[in-house]
Amino acid sequence: MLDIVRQDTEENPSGADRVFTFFRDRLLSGELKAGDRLLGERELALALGVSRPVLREALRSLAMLGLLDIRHGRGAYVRSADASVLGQALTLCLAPEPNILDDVLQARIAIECQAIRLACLRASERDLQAIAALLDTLVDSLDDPETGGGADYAFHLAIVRASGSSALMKIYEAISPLLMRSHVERRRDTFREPAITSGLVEAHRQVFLALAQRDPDEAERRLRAHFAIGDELRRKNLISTYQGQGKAS
Amino acid sequence: MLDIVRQDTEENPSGADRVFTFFRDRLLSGELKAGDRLLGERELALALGVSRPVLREALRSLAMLGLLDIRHGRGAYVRSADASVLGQALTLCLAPEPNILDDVLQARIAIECQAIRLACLRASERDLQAIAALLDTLVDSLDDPETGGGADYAFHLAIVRASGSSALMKIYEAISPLLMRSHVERRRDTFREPAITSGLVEAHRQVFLALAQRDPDEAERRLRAHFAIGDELRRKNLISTYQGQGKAS
DNA sequence: GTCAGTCCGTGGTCTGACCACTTTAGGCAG
DNA sequence: CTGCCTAAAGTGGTCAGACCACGGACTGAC
Repeated sequence: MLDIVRQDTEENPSGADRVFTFFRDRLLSGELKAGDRLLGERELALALGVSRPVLREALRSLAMLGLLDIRHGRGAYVRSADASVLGQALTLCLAPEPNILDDVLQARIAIECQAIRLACLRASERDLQAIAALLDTLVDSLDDPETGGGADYAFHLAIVRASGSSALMKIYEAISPLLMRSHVERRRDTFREPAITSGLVEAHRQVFLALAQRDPDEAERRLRAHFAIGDELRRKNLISTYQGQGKAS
Repeated sequence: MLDIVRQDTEENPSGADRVFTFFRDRLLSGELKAGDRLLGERELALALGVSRPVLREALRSLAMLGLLDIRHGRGAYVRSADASVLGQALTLCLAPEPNILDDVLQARIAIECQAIRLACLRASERDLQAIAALLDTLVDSLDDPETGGGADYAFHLAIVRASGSSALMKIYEAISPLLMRSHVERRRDTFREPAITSGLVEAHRQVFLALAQRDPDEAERRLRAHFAIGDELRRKNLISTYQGQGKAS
């Protein structure tokens, strides 16, 4: 086999690792479903043949990964798959990289462009109605940068959801935290001028229209055009910032 | 006791959670770099004002997330960002979803199509040479399904790398484990017939040519065509499988 | 019937000890 | 002096038992 991913280079699954793997596999195989309640720590430790601290190390690790929900005085429950942990992991993974806030936009474009293509093929009437409704929300919240940003995100998210691809959806949710950070970083700069916001609404409308007409190529083209405008704005904003303050290196 | 960590903005981050957050933030801020060695467990526990079991719960969690490398008798070292954990998290996250092996292909297409667009703009001569070399490898390993599959993956990975986007790269690595699973699942079926393999090589060559000519639209079109062929093969194979009604090994 | 207090099961934490692995420094033989 | 080998020190790994804190359920009084 290929050594693309080598997590278990070593064959020494001792203690907590054994317990961790034990539960992870049960989770993967579906033997443990979301909402299930685990036995008490003392009983589990006895059943698995480890001491309670070791058992707790494994349980805590699973909780940190978002697989368990451990509540004081009540017990440990299997949690449904949650993209927030994915997002955290991605953030951690990308943290040392430079310009990550700009770079993550590329991932966003990648996901959305494929999503809208799929959505053209798969979106239900209900999906389209939901997206249309969000378009209205977008129009209504033009004057409020805060809700406007939320509506913008909701619109794009709805498109990804309409793709019917859970993989795309999960990844999109995973990059959302980073997207948010890059968003708030420049929200003030781009969301104020009427010329921009009106153009923004028009771009969204164009995207939606192509989607409603089930035209993948056109939908992707318009979506890319929308992103390109944002990119252009960002660039201009960057230039004016450096011109205004003159802190070139 | 010196309370190094005092952030009660949230609810009640007690014990191991506090320690976990403490180290996670140091990792995020870059205060702890890859390769750094942590103090001993006893000293850390003392310094952070918790007992050793609690400290160990946090450390173990960080290790499970791939942020630490704890080695018996030697100590705990900060590990460089690793996409394998991301892959595991994604696998866990997507586990309950149906048809995930097919669905993850959509994510692959998404990443690669955007990557090749960026690569057309950003790829260095060295990148192109590397990809060309992998194309040769692909041709040379036509008769061996095993190395052929590896060469195929390496070719596509090189394109993503040439995009210069670490976000795309990390996500691509993250979905790789699932990609592998879906790959081996049908490798036997699609990698044997000469007509298919020759067409496969030609498709790769076309993709590379468009990339070398720095034509984003054409490169993406050819890449999509390549994926569409794979999709078609998969469909036909599915049909023949059901017609044959056999699960021969 | 409702409310309050109590009890019990649960996770949360602590202590201190011992085991296993690794490295290293010192001593012994050549 | 050099080389190997052994023993000690430092580190993570595990264990046991005890106690605390929280939440829910039971039970009693009103």
